Amino acid sequence: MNFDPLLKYINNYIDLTDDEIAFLKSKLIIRKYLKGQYIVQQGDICKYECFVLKGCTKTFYVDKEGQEHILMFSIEDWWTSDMGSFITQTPADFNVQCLENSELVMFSYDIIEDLYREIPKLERFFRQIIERAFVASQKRIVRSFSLSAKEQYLYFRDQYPLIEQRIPQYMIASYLGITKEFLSKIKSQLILEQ
Amino acid sequence: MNFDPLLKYINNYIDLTDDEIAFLKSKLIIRKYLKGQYIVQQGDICKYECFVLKGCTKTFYVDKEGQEHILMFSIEDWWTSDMGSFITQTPADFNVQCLENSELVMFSYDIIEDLYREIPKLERFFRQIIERAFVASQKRIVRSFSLSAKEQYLYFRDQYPLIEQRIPQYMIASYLGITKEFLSKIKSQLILEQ
DNA sequence: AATAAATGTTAAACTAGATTAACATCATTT
DNA sequence: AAATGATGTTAATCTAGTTTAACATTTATT
Repeated sequence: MNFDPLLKYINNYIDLTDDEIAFLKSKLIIRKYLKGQYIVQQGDICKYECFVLKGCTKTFYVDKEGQEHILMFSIEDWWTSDMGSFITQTPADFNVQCLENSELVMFSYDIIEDLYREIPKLERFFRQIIERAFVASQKRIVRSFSLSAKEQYLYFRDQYPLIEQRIPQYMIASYLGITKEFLSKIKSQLILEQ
Repeated sequence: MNFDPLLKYINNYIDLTDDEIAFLKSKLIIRKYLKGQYIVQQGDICKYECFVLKGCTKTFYVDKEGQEHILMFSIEDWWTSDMGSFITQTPADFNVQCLENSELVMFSYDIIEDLYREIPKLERFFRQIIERAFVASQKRIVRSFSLSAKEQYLYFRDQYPLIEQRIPQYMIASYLGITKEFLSKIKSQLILEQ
C-alpha cells in the first residue's frame, strides 16, 4: 500500500503536515483492477475520483448508434472519474475501463467532504488541479476546431509519446475523433513524407 | 455599483457573513465596457476573472490561417476570462470581446489570493464552479464527437435560446465549428421539415 | 431618403474524412 | 503448429461540410 506517488503529486500544490498526511491516508483506499475491468459504468453513479498509481485507463462514451468515443486516457500520476456524475451524484455519461492491470487511489464521495473539513488546504489543491483540467479541456476544443486530423495526431504523438506506445492504434483514432482506417492512412502518408 | 447578482450567485454555493461580504466588495471593482471593446487580448496576460452583471461577451481564438473560432458566449450571471492565462500568468490564447455594452465584476489576480486567505470558503466556491465548467467543457467535446452539425445546432438552440436571439448567426456558426453558409443551409432545411 | 456596412442566402464545385469490404499481420490459446 | 481473435492496412465509393462567388436583406449613418 504505497501512497507515495500521490503524496508527491499533492506536494507540488500544497504542504501537508504529518498529521494531515496520516488523516488523509486513513480515509483513502488503494484498489487493484485487472485489465478489462470497469471503474465506472455509463448509467451508474460515480462514487470515486481516482488517482492512477500504476496502469492505464480509458474514459469513453457509447453513443446512440453504439459507437465508442474515447475522451481521455489516464496513466500514472493522472486522475480519472466521471466528474459530472461524481459532483452531482447522478448517472454517469462515461465508462472508465482499465487497459492494463491497474492500481488506483480511490477518493470516495462519502469521505471527500470530511477531507475538505479536516484539511481545508485540500479544497485549494483540488481547485488548482480542476482549473488545469478545465484549461486542458478547452485547449482540446480549440485543437479540434483549428487542426486537421493529421495535425491533431501529430500533436497527440508529440504530447503523449508514452501513451501512444501503450495503446492500440484504433483507440487513438477514437480519441482523435476519426476512424481507424483514416488514422492508418495518415500514418502511411507520414511515412512517405519523411 | 450593484454587486447583488454576484452575491446572489455566490449564495447558491456558500454562505457569507456580512463582514465577509464587505471584505469581498472592498476588493472587487465593477467595470463598464462598450460594445466592441476587448476585456482580454490574445498574447496579453489575463489579469482578471470576470462575472457578467450585464451584457454579453464572446471568447474566441484566431488561428494561424486568420480564422476566428468562438469558444464561448457569456451573458448575465456567467463567468468569462482566459483561465489558462490567468492561472499561469502567461500570454493568453484567447480574446474576450464585448458584443454589447457590458458591466463586469473584475476579480483581479493581485487580490484573489488575499480573498482565498481571508475567506477560505471562496476556495470552495471557485472549486465548485470550475468543476461545473470542466464538466460542461467535456460534454461539449462529447457533442462534437457524436452529433451532426444539425443536431449540435438544435442542442444549442434548445439550451441557450436567450443567447441565440442576442447574437448574429455567423457567430453561432463559428461557435458550432461550422461555416455560416452551412448553418444557413441547416436552418432552411429545418424550415422545410416542419 | 440614400448610401454604406453588416448580416444572411443560395447554389455549384470541391475535399477531408467516413464507410464498406477484403485482406494482412500479430498475439494467444489449444 | 494450427487455429482463433484482435489489431492494422489498402482501396473504392460515398457524404457531410467547405469554398467560392454572386446576390438579398437588414441595420446604421449621413
